[in-house]
Amino acid sequence: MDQSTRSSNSDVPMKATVVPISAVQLKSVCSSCSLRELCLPMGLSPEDVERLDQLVYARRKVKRGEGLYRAGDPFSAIYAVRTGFFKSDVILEDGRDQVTGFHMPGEIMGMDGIGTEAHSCNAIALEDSDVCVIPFSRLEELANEVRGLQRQFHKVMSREIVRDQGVMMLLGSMRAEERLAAFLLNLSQRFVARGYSPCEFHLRMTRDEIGSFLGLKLETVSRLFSKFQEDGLIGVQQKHIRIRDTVGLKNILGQDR
Amino acid sequence: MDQSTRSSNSDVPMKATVVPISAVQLKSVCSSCSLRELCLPMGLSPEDVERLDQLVYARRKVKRGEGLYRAGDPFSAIYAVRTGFFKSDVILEDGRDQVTGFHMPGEIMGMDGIGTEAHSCNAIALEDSDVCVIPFSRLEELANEVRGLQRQFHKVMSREIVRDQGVMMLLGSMRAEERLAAFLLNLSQRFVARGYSPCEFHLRMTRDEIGSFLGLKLETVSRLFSKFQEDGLIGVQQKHIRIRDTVGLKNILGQDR
DNA sequence: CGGGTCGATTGATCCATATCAATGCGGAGA
DNA sequence: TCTCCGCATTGATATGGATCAATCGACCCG
Repeated sequence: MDQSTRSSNSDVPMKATVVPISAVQLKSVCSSCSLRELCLPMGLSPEDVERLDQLVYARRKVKRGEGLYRAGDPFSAIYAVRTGFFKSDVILEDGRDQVTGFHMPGEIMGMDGIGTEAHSCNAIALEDSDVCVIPFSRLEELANEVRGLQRQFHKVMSREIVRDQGVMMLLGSMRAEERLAAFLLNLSQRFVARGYSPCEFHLRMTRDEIGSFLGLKLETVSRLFSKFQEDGLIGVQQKHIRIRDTVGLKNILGQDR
Repeated sequence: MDQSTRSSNSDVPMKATVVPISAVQLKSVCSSCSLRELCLPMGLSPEDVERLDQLVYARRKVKRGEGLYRAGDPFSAIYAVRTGFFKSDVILEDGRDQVTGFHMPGEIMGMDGIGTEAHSCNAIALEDSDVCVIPFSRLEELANEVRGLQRQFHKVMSREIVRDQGVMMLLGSMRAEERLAAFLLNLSQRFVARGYSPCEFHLRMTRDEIGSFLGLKLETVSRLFSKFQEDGLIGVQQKHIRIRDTVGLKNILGQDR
């Protein structure tokens, strides 16, 4: 719903029926993308960003509930979210699943597939979404020519590793309240970086998905939302969240109870 | 104690007193390293491995309990464990800490530092250890020339991301028993790959460190070791572990209780 | 506009793991 | 060889979050 404000004017409205695919794939250049300061081009010189343009030649639309890729799919590209919202999850044989992350515009997905040439998790769109397809072998080639790109790509992967460490910290040593507070603060931060309000946003995922990510049951997540609301820290109405007391939320972190 | 069996004959015994540092740093080449099939050179052609030799020019000894790097240290190199054993951990202001991984010979450490040019976690030796120092800017340079190296380095980073997903799964959706069983099986596998016995090994870390990694308290870890022993799955004597029933351990995984 | 469905909320109870506490054991150093 | 100290074990009890269950509410579709 609010994604429309981010898209470039050449974008086709979501509701449009059939559009020639070429029309969608034609104009997709990093140099004019509003997300370039958050995404792969971050920190590159304008000239280098233009060289990236030749790489990111395709876009792909993914409808809500559909997968961008699934565990086991052969790996060929990484993806930059342009509009929309994704989750990644890993599913065990016995059906249990673990959400390993949520992804918003400007973030890179799919790097899990490089090591084994097959994806190790599922990437599911939580709303109708749009990604830039970055063919990996071409990325590696271009990284050889464009020094800044090589460095930048390494940084992106490294930050993913650091992010994962943070999630381990969350899951391994925080109490339920702390996990949810940290989660909300993290979302808020990422929304701000994208020009949205830091204190008011729409959750794209269900309580169950939040719970899976945080290692909690959905009932616990729901109760904590209610508790935070009673304590005046946030306002909750279904998926709409308003952060009323950022400091209060931060204080939950690290206090023994 | 059992590490001696792996080292090349040019290695100085651990107990030797003072050895000229140059002697230690001189011979450190991937092409003759017994770990080359597990480490960064994995899958590279012999010629490419020789080019790696010029990169990995220094070794560094780290005594038990000392840090290879600490959170906040400026980033300049990644490291390949040659001998010994490390843990990585992240420490919060309030003192809580989370062990994010254990590292054995052939594994690469330090990639967390690339993104911000500073390390985000501590790497502590759990026994007297020895690492190859891989200056990162040189690695990036060489990766431009040696195509296989670039690819291989990306794979190493990607595998780290996938490993982290596995830990999230562990912490987020497994019960205590499952976590410990998965941990033991994982260690076993990694020891086998290094030519050690799959069913008998020495834990280098304390119960507290295992607990921190698995999101459990040390008492819980201890009780579970005892329980597994009673059930005939393993033999435990302090840090010495013998796996008696691999299938039984695997069966713990994924069963609802 | 009304019925159905999926997700969210809330309450009552249970249980896995934490916490608190005491004892034991093995290796290092005198 | 003795002693000390850090780590491990084991027991008793407490509790945070899970589980089970019921109701509610919003949105979608006909």
